[in-house]
Amino acid sequence: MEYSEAKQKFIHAWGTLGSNWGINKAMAQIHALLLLATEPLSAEEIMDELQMSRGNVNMNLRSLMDWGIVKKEHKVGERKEYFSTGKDVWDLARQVSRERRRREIEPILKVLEDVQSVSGDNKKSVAEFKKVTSELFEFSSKVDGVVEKFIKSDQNWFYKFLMKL
Amino acid sequence: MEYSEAKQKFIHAWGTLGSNWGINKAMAQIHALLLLATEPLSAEEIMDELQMSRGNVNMNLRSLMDWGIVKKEHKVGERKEYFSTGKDVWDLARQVSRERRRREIEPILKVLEDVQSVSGDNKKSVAEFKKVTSELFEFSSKVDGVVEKFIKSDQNWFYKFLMKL
DNA sequence: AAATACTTTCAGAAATATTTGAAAGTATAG
DNA sequence: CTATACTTTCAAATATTTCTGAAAGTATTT
Repeated sequence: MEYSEAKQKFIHAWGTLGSNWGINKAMAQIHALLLLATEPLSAEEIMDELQMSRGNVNMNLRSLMDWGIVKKEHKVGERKEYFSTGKDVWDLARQVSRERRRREIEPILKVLEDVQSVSGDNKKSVAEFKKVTSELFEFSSKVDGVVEKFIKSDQNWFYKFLMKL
Repeated sequence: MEYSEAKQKFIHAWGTLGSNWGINKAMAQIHALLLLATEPLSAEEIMDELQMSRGNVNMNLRSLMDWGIVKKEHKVGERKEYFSTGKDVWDLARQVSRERRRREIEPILKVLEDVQSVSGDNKKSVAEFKKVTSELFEFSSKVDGVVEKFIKSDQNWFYKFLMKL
């Protein structure tokens, strides 16, 4: 398969994967492009390769930096900004886990905790509510624990852990 | 907190969580409602509670059944159909993992495998492409393995596994 | 076989998310 | 200070997703 075809295929697949998991497709595609790049890219280069507007590229690069997976770089003697992403897959997974934990797991845990104080006339419904939400809370806390462990661990731990399974 | 308020809060949070993970909000909310219900609900009851159209409820119930997390039931002597969801959180997690594996992990693994046959003039780019995609492939395969294990395991295994961490 | 009680479908409407591009902003160089 | 080379912003346009509701479909009862 020709390089350009493979590249297109990968960028497309990465974008689709992102979409399915609630991540802006453009953002995922920019990330894919940076993953494949042999050196940092300028906004202009990204615009050209992905056929996106300047505004869109800028906005999504900012999001990627918010997620902590893209860094801004400056080449000496150049005014333009360049962008790069870490190539370590494991680091990437950790970083994404960290952010999703903060943005999604923690808020839902908070809600599940809050609603534990439920009360009402319909005893059966209230009992069911408490049962379901407390089980969800416990399960989510455990998942949260695993994710936290994963985030704080080093790559070695992770591969050892995979071995044990 | 009053039952109705807690219920609203939970349904809302579940819907938001779903959205963030690429799941239709209505679908997640219907699921939340069924989780809290003390007995199977009819389409009409869901429409009323969630203020959704018949078509929307019907469509999303179908999706939930496709995901294997909602079942259709019939009450004796009644023509209407009723719907229920399993209340076991762990089962739910397994089922969702199973489906996402099939729908997302497997396709991306296939793409990553396909593009390994890349070739081209630009040696450096091709080398980088192979390096990144093969590492992604290996990582994803490992994740796939963990998910598979999780899906096939029983609840007991899972809790033991959590302990070990 | 017609009426009844339901479920399903789907074209169009509405809502939401994404993208554009031009104007405004910022920093450096001359 | 002004021009230049860039980046950022954001209102409007576009694209995508979701939702509605009425019509069509299906199964049961009379």
